[in-house]
Amino acid sequence: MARRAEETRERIDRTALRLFAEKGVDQATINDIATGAGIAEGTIYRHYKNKEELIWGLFSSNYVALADRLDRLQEAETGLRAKLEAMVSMFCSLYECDPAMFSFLLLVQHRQLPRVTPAMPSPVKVVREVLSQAMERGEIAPRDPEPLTAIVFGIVLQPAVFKVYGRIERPLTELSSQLAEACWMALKPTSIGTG
Amino acid sequence: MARRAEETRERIDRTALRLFAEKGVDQATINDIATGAGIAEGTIYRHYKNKEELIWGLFSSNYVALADRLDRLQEAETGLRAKLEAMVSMFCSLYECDPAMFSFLLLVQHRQLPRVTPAMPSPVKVVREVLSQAMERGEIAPRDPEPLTAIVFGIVLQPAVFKVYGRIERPLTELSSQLAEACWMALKPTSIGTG
Amino acid sequence: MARRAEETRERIDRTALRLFAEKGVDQATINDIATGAGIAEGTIYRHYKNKEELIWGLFSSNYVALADRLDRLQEAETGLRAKLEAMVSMFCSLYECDPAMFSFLLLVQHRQLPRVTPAMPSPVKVVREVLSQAMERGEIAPRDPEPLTAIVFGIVLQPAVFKVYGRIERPLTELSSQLAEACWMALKPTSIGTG
Amino acid sequence: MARRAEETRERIDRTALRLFAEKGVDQATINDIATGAGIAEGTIYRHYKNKEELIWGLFSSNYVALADRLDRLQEAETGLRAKLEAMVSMFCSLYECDPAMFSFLLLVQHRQLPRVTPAMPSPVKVVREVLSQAMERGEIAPRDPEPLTAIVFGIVLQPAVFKVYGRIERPLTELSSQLAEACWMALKPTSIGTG
DNA sequence: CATGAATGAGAGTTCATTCAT
DNA sequence: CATGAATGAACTCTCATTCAT
Repeated sequence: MARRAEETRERIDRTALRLFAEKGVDQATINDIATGAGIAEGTIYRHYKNKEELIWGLFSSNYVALADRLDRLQEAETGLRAKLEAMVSMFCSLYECDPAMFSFLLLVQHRQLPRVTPAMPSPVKVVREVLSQAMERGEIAPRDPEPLTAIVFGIVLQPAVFKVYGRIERPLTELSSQLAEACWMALKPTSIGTG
Repeated sequence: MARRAEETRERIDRTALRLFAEKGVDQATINDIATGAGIAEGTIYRHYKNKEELIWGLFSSNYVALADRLDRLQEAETGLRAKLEAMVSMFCSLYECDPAMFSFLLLVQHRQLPRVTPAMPSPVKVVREVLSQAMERGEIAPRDPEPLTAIVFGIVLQPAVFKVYGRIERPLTELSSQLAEACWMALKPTSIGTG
Repeated sequence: MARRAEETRERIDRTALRLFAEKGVDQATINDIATGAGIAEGTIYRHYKNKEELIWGLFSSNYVALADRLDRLQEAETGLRAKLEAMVSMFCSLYECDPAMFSFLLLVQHRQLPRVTPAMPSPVKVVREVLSQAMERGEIAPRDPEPLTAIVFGIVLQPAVFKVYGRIERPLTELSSQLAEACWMALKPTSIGTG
Repeated sequence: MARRAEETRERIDRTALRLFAEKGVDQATINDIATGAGIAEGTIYRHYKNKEELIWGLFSSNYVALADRLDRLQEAETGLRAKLEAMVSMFCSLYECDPAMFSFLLLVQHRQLPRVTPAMPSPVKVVREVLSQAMERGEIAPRDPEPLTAIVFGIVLQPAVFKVYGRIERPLTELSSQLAEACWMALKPTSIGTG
């Protein structure tokens, strides 16, 4: 009985994520999702209080999961270069494995980020921490880590955006090491004489 | 007579741009815009066929204008490094001068990009062309210019996104040269021994 | 077995009566009642065909029980004055003992009265009969008993309504004899020369 | 143009009042009202923010108007007896002239009374004031005016309720003086020796 | 008898758009 | 050109009710 509810919920989640990514959050209606999941509209409201909570539920769980995966990856590596490569590589393969989830996160971050509390794990926090620690270790010059974090995210996310819009045709995984290299170089600049 | 109409249209454009940036395209209603502009709802339909055309009108004009400005800037400079600095600098000061327009373009690109025809001037085309020509001149190693274009855009746009969400507090203009430097370094990697 | 079912039904009745009185019949949902009673929604439908029957069941049983109590009370007294005092006193103490039931009857009478058949015992019939008999005995002048019945009900019920809305703060029981006196006086008018 | 809007609003008000009285506030839908008024559903929302505001608008305006009429009537008379007769008479003829409005007020008072602010004119306040002043003038014995106010309202309203449910067939106007007399007598009791 | 997941009709509400003035 | 009242399709959400377990 609880089994059935769980399966229904998974169907809702999967369908909603796909439709949100395809059509946008406002354009994908509850009816679209219910039809796509093969259930009644009302059933969605047995699992989520309202549409906004459905969006938030999907966002937060995936966002936190992503942060956790990133954190485990970086911890397993030593040195900024290796950490960057691990994280960038994961991002790229994430896109290939689950492009809908990737697009979804990209799409709704603008609306959902304000709800992210400082206590929640977040990919941004993980990357900033990695950079801060690299500064402490003297791998890169000590600076405000925030712009550097933005730069790293930009280098990885924007090619993904290009991929989504068809401007880039090759699999992102093939670009993985190029992007990691770009991050590495972009971070080094004022560190001349530091390493 | 035509003077009055022109003024009305400008009021519509200015108000719509601001509200779209503030609340999002779907959340800002025709009524919001009309009220904000101090006109009647019906009046908007004297100037735009429908809401979608209003969005497209605002997007395309600003998008093309931005491309033109970028193109003029890069033409005035010699060498990739100088061109990058000029373009990045302009982006940063654009954000400071007209953050609403900047946010608007950032926000609606996902919806409007499919309507951009290959014949239209676009910031993406300008940057890609700059990179292609730098390759031809041997300034950077010849590669697929598309990922590099994405990288450059990422390095500039993502800090702007961080700025919008308050993660970065300093004016973007202060980061301008850091970002240009980051672009420059990120583009160099495999060019070792080429220059 | 039957013991358990009986207890469940009592829980349903008690919870439903309370919630109907608190929130209103339309505002209290089947889910509210089930949750409040600590049972599943479906269980309610093992005891009542549907919500309307639940309301009717609660109304009719309490309405008839009230009529029976009134009737027994008036029968035990001799003379209109004593009968009125007994009935009014009971109404007032009923409010103090079970305000939820009182409010419930007050609230749903508008919807349920049409279902009351002439054969059913009803407080209105009891009071009207008491007045009719008082006329036959010559205690009050013979008149259409219906308006008089309304007057007696008004004198008792409206203070209860005021009590429900907090306009009257003292316990109704303290007003009991004042209300009985008011009924008595209101009934006498044209009986001058009769007593 | 404003003329048309005004006429539409009057149609909404008239239709809504009638349907609310006939079917109840929860049972009468926005669609019912729109259809009954010969307009589109959306039009109602140009005149009222939502259904609750429509109900409140109808209630408060009629409630206040009723209070004002009562107050003018009682001011025109001298002495409690005459004031009561004037007010009761008005109530009764109000029922005959506009039974829908009467039923509506009777029906929704339970839901709307909590929104009535102490500053608003209200029939209850008018009657209580009349009674208080009669006490000051020594016409009736000084007592807590609240229960007496309830008694007066009960004597007048309950016959109206009986009328609505068909228990009383004669026009209320014919009962007017009987009800006023009943009020008068019900108020006198403990005043023996005072007049 | 009890459960609780699922249902789906129907409610209130929004809002881009039209059109007579 | 400008108005603003009216529109109605489309949406989100509620909730009494059913039924397999």
